[in-house]
Amino acid sequence: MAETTPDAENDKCEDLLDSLRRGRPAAGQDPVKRSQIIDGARRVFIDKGFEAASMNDITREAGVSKGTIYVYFANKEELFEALIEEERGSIFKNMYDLLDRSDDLRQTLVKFGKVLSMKITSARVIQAQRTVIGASDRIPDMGARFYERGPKRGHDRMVTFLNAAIERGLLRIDDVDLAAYQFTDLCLAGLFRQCIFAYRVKAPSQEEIEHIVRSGVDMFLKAYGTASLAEEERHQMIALEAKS
Amino acid sequence: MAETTPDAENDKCEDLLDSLRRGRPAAGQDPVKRSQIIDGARRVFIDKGFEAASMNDITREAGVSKGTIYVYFANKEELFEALIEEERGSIFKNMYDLLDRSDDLRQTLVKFGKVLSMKITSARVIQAQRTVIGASDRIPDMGARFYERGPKRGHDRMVTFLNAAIERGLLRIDDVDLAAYQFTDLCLAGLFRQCIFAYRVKAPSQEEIEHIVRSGVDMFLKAYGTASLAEEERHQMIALEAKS
Amino acid sequence: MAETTPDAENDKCEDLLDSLRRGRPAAGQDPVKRSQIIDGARRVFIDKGFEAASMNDITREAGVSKGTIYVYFANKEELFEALIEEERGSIFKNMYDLLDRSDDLRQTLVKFGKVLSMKITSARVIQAQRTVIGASDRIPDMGARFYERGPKRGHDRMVTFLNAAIERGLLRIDDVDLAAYQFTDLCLAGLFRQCIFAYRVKAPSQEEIEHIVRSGVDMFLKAYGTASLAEEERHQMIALEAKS
Amino acid sequence: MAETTPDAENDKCEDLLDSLRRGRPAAGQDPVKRSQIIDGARRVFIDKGFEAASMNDITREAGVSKGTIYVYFANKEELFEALIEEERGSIFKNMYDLLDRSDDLRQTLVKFGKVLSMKITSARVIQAQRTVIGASDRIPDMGARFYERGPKRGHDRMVTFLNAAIERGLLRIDDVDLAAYQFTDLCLAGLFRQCIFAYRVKAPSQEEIEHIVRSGVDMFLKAYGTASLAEEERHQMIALEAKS
DNA sequence: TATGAATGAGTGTTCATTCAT
DNA sequence: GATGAATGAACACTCATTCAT
Repeated sequence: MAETTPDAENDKCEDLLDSLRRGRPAAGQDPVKRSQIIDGARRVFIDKGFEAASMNDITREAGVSKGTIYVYFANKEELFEALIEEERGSIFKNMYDLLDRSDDLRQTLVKFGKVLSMKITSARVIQAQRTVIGASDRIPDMGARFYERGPKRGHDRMVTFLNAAIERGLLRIDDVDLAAYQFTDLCLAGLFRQCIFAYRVKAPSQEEIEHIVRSGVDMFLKAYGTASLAEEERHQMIALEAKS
Repeated sequence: MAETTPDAENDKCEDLLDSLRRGRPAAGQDPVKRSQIIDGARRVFIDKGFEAASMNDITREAGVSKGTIYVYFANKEELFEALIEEERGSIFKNMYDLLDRSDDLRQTLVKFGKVLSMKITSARVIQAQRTVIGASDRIPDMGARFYERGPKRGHDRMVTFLNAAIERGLLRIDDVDLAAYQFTDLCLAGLFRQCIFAYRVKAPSQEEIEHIVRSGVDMFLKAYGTASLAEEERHQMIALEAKS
Repeated sequence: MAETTPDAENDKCEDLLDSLRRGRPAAGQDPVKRSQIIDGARRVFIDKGFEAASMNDITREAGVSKGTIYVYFANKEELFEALIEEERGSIFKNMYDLLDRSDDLRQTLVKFGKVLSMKITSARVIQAQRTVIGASDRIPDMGARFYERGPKRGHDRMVTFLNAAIERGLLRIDDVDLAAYQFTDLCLAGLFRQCIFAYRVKAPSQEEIEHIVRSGVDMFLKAYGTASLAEEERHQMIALEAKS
Repeated sequence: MAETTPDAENDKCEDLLDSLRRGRPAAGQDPVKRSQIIDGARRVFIDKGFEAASMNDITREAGVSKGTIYVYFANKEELFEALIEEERGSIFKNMYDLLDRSDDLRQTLVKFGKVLSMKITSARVIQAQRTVIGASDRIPDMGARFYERGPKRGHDRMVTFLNAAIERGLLRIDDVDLAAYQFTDLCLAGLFRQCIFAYRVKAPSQEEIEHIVRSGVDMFLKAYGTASLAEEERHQMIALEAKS
């Protein structure tokens, strides 16, 4: 199988699996058309929210006929969920790679925290989250599925990362799971609820995020950092001063 | 009778006189009927979300006629906001009084954090927040208004509390505003998003909340507590040990 | 019976007759309240038309309760018709007295034509006529009744007047009935349809009406005037010239 | 193919191609369905008036679904206006051609006056006018638009015709505009208001119209005819007598 | 008798979904 | 397989009328 883009491959596979899983007729197999539909749907759903988006809008935006959409997706909800699935993939993909490099701990946490905070509070992602949350009541498990495949995965990566740091003797943490949540929520301190409730109408600035994340990392390391982390950081500081 | 604004007083008096005169409350003034409507609306809105809830559903659930609802509330939105207002009132009323007592700092933070966390993650409040978030796309400002009258006020109370503790020399904080957000989000670490996305289907247990809050308070005080706080806590500990 | 104002007397009589005719219960007998209702109804119906006027509007405008209106009038339509009845009376009352004076013929026709044309094209009367016409389909005979008691009566007076002029040898007319219609319609030439279709949004000016009426009277007398009329007019002219 | 506006041409072409390609007319383009809707609408609007007619009634009467009506017409008003437009087209089309032949003046006026009077007082046209008048209050300009495209155009044609007759030396008229109105209203003398108020429940007979029109034309020509018209008519009379 | 709160059928319009072409 | 015209249930909201007080 020739590797093109991982995304496209993924899609094709999922499509096939899907059609097997659901026993759908041979129709609705063209991944190009599927993408076309999802792209149109994205523009409309993000722009208007789930309820206000009309299938006609999507039809127009996607440039395919009403009937065709219903060949690929059983109904509006299924289309929406498919879109969310894709969306998440395209946004958070690769974000966690930052955690794989075994750089300086504080640096890594700050870098990662900034990216995380920026992505989660970006207008687009907030919109999508709002829509998912709003639709959660109507479509059981949609929210749960979203959380599982999104925030949950990120959390797991963070747990792994923290465990590695513990191994390296840099951190000492009783409840690593909790610590991972604390880290994430410190990076978003105040922001998430402000954004999700539309109290903030635009995404926080780079500077604001940097300020919050640095403060959060300070707090986090003051709480969980070991003596050897402090030692290491002291050395780095000295080295840095020597350079300048 | 404490004079507030003359208008409000006047209105109240006229209403009362009216209802006495006629033995029937004025249109849109009967608190029993109002409650009846809001109760029906609560069940429907919470169950289906703002958009999917129909006024007919509410009519049926509340056991009043369509027309009557429109006597009490100008439209669907106003009914929804009234419901939310009531909800918030009935849930968060008095919660912040915990911050007024100048008790032992750590104790206070833990107590308050536990109540806060418990309330915000209670099934009912989560449901209401989901509905507000979902409605935010279509009704700009509804979410913002919700945030302002709810989370924002709580945040302000927390800022005041922290400033008092700083005054007392127990805390040293650069950015009090940020610290308040950090405190709240540490108390909810991991919980809020899990609940709001329905990944958790039931509210966290007392024990879990206690664990999270204690951990958060530890972290918070490790970061912002002064030497005199430590001193004070050491004395308490000794006193406590002596007792036992 | 003490003569107060002819209008009030009329009303009282009609009310009594009404209640006898319809066998209504003793309720709804107070002519003051009846007038109050009709006055409110007038403002609302004239302002909004039959369908758009709401009984609530009328309630508010009349300053009586909903129930009271329904004591005096069986329903919206009956109220409307009662209003129209009154309206016509108050507007056209006395207008035809102009025809009773045996003045100079041309003068009389011009004077009468001007008043007629002005009244019929006045905003108020046009509104009322529009409403009657619009309601005619829904309320059988309303239009006919309106025509009979309004335009028809005026027409009859005009026929009488023309016959008198014929008697005096001033006119020679084959079909007096037709001539009366011709006179009226010449006085309104072009105006009635323009007004009733709201092509003209405001009533024609005094000057315009004068121009139209004079032209119509000229035509009318050229067609139906006798030699002796011409003679008479010649004398008048001479007399007039002599004076100046 | 005569190029009018490129856009209009384009649209027309695309529509045609579309319907050929698919063997089905484009949305809102099927003239059969359009007629079906308008026919249903005609029955309902004429029967109940604009306000009282409900889209549900029309749906039922037309035998199409609610949605389909809204594909063909944006809203109730637009449907109503389309109906009126059609109505006018089908009734008054070609009527004014009578004025294009330069026949004997009196004959032409009589012929035209008869047709005009007959059409305007026909049950169908009266009904339509009643509906428009009734709707005028709520929908400003609807009546005006009706007047402009109907009576106003007819009036303009009459003005042109009279000017031609003046040119030919047959008439002498100071105010041609007024004269045109006078002619029309003489042809309808008494009829229009009787019909529009439903005092007359059926259209006037041929004979009655003939009588009224002849009388009106007599009057009109007595007022505006020149000596040369009289001369011409005398010659015709002699010629006619000679023949018999 | 007079009141006005309550009623609920009715309004014009939208839109997810179907199915003949 | 793809299309998009047609569908009709559903929507938020109004208002003539009733009837308990």
